[in-house]
Amino acid sequence: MTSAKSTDVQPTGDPLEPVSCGPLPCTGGRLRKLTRRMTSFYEQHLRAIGLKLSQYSVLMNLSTEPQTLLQLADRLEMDRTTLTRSLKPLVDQGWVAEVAGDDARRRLLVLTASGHRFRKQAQQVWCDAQLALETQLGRDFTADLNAQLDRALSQLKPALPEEN
Amino acid sequence: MTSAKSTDVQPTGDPLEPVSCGPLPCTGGRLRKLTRRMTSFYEQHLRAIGLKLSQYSVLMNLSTEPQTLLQLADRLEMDRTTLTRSLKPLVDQGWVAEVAGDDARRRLLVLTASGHRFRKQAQQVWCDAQLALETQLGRDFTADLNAQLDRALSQLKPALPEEN
DNA sequence: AAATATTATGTGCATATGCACATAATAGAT
DNA sequence: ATCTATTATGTGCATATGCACATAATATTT
Repeated sequence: MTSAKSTDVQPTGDPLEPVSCGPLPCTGGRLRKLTRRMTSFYEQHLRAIGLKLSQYSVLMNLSTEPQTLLQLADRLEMDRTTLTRSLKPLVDQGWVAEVAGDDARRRLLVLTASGHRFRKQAQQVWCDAQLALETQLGRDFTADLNAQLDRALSQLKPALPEEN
Repeated sequence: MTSAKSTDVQPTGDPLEPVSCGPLPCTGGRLRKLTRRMTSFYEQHLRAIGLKLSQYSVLMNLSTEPQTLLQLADRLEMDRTTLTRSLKPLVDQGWVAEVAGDDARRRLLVLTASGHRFRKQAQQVWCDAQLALETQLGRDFTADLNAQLDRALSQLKPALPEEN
């Protein structure tokens, strides 16, 4: 062993290099577990109208204005290709349509008339689910949780794709 | 307008039937978004050893003792059938093996020797990721977030499957 | 105008998620 | 011993997630 002066009494761990890592809880694991339960909770309600939670968020985010795939993906912060496939059942149901944009590359996604009607209905159901959730978790706790999630989102920015 | 006395100034909403539901934030949506980012964060680290976060949690939860599929699914609180398929790449890699139990129905899942070695390596990498996360979010905030997630988990119990 | 870069999108692959349905083995009831 | 219920698991389907690769159209450079 090297000599240890009184200012050097922690030979096994530099406090800035915080110990070896036994008891650290996995934040990601917790989050994934809670997300499974939470999604299940919402979808118990949404099942009545045959909608997934992710589809609901697509309908809501399309309800204000037509957007291209990339714009919508950015807004939802979903992978572009995930969104492509999530849209398919909505297009098949006739709730979302693709119209040509001024640029032949991009197609604008728009809510159809029946899409707007369905979105209203879905919003009612979602609202019931959200209220049920807040009843179960408690108003104040839900608000706190939302705030924590927002704060985490603002501090954990998405990784930039590597430049190739 | 109808007359309003000083004790009756909220004609549009019964406070116990909390208004119509315009501005409620979607807790589930936030959670899903954060989970995507968080998973991505961990997997940027885990990619070095070609492991998904969910696979890591399987390895960790198998490291103490052999279990049947159902036991492991309960512990991880994952859908049984999701776990079946998550295990396949781990079995293919030779990290997990299935051995016959005393009952011909159940097979015990066990970590192989190389599985144990790999799990140790994976734990190092995971630990780096967790520390990086805590650095980015702040120690105290991460601890708070973990606590909030735990509390939400304890209050939002999984739905019981319907009796048929 | 031609070559090159960027933009917008699609498809294939691997895994994640959970529901519905199917099967095999054991346990319990008659 | 046989019928029935329960337990443990698998498979098919639909969607979610994101990476790698491919293509078409527009923009930029030379």
